[in-house]
Formats: sequence, structure tokens, C-alpha cells
Amino acid sequence: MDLETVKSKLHAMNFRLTQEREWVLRVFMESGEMFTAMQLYDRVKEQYNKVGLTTVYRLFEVLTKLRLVTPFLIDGEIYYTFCSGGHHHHFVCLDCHRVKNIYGCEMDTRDFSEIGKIEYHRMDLFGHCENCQGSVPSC
Amino acid sequence: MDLETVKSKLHAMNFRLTQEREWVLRVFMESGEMFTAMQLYDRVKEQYNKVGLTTVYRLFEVLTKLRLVTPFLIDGEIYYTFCSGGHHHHFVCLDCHRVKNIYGCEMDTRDFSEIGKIEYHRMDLFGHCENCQGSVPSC
DNA sequence: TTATCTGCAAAAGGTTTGCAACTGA
DNA sequence: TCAGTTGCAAACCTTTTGCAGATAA
Repeated sequence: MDLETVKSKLHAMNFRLTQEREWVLRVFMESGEMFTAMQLYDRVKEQYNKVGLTTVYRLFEVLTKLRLVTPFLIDGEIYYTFCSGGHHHHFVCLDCHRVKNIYGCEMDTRDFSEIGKIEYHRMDLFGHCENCQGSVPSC
Repeated sequence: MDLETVKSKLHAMNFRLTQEREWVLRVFMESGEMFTAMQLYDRVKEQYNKVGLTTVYRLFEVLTKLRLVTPFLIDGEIYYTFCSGGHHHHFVCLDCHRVKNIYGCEMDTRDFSEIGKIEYHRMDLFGHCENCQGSVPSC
């Protein structure tokens, strides 16, 4: 998904694409990584300009409403990854924190009617991506 | 898993089963529910006696080391469910917060070698259990 | 007996809120 | 124009830590 698409999704809900949000979104979308709020804040400062940490939190809130973000709980820390629509799962590299989408889900065809009515499900794989399987994380 | 088994797992790691831990563990294991730290603290106070909230946090820490607990992030809140060993997945009832284990996992047989080296994976289903599919949560 | 545990109070750390100034549409 | 946004500072809330007394093994 590109920035223009996000912009129109924002506008559709009466949100605005400000300069600050564009900086944060660029880093968030282009990196393919998951971030804690603080990490994304730091990265934006590095690559663009200083933004308020509050702005990052508020953007996560907005993106959550647009369902463009997925949270991960890892070692007690909350990470977020940019996530465009369509049913998919995740592979999270524990070294470089890049997230790859996985399509095709066996669970969609399995019958869980005797357990309950499923609203949604999540499936996340954690490990080491191709680039990070050497000694030191390189990507 | 019963309390005796947990007790021996604790002892194996030089942890103790105190009166307070027994109260918390009884509620935690017998309920089949997931709890935030505060919720478990409140429930133990109700059913047994007052314990320190700190004790609940420290027990979660110990159980995490023993891999007897699984955390869920739901609406920004961290819930924990008691979880004995063996590979399984979860069905979480969004109404009554009971957690059912699901065995049999198609992902175990799928090849992800072109994505990366998988360390572990998680799969959680969320919905409404049989008892809660009426109007008001009843279980 | 003694290493571990408890629980209070305080500190820490992450997240949210209030508000005056600013800005995208 | 003006509803939505920013960013600082303060408030808030969950989680962790220090410590003196208690206790499981």
C-alpha cells in the first residue's frame, strides 16, 4: 500500500495527512519493520525531523481505527507493524524486526463450530529471516 | 495440570509454593480464564484472602520462566492464561474470557524454509464460546 | 536455619490528556 | 475559515524495586 492510498483512507474518516504524519508513515511503511512507539519516534527524528512522541501515539490510534496497524506483544513490549488489509499472517524476524506477510491459511477451511463462533484469528511465526541467519543481524 | 505438578516444577527451579501463591494458582488454574494482573488480584481477594498485587506480578514472572503462562494483548491490555506444556493453540472467548486449547496444527507440516528459520509460532482464535452465543454472557 | 517470599510504599516507565498555538482542506 | 492536529507539560496508570519482616523447606 502506498502513501496516497493511506491518505484517502484518512480523508474518508475525516483525518488529515499532516507533514508530521507523512514523515512517520514514510518510515513506518517503507521499513517493513515493527516498532515500539519510542523506536518509531527515534527513527523519524533520525530520518526526517523531530516529531512529538504524542503524535506517534496518536497516529497509532488513528491507524488502529483504519485497521492499518497490527500490535505484537514481545517480551512485555508492544510493537506495531504497518498492515494493509486482506487476510494474512506474519513472520517476524526476532533479529532485524522485519515483518513478512504470509498468505494462505489452513485455518480458514477448518471447522471450529463445536468450539465457538470465531470472530477473527491471528497467527504469527517468529524466527530468523534469511538475511539474519548468519552470525550478526545484517538487515 | 494440577497443583502438585506445578509445585514440583517450582521446586525444581528453587521456587517455593507459598500460601499466597497457592491461592493465586488455584484461581488461575481452576478458572480456565485469562486475567490481567489486577483482575487476578481482585478475584483472589474475593475467593480466598487479600494478597499483594506485587505477589501476583511476581508469580507471573516465575510462571513465565516455567513456561506455564501465555500472554495475550487485547485492546492494549495484557492478559495471561495458565498454559501447561505441549504445542497447542487457543480459542479465547471475548465475552467470558475463558480460554480453550486447540490441538492439531497444520502449520507444523508446512514448509517455511524460504521465509526464514522458525523458532516458534502462535495462533489464537477469538470469538464467542458456546455458552456466550446467546444475548448476555452466561458463563 | 536460611534462602526465598511477602507486601507496603516509593520509584519508574510507558501512555494519555489538557491546552494554546498551528495548519490542512 | 475552522475542524483537526501538534507538542509541551502534567496527569495517569501499570509495573517494578527497595526493604524489613515473615516463612517454606
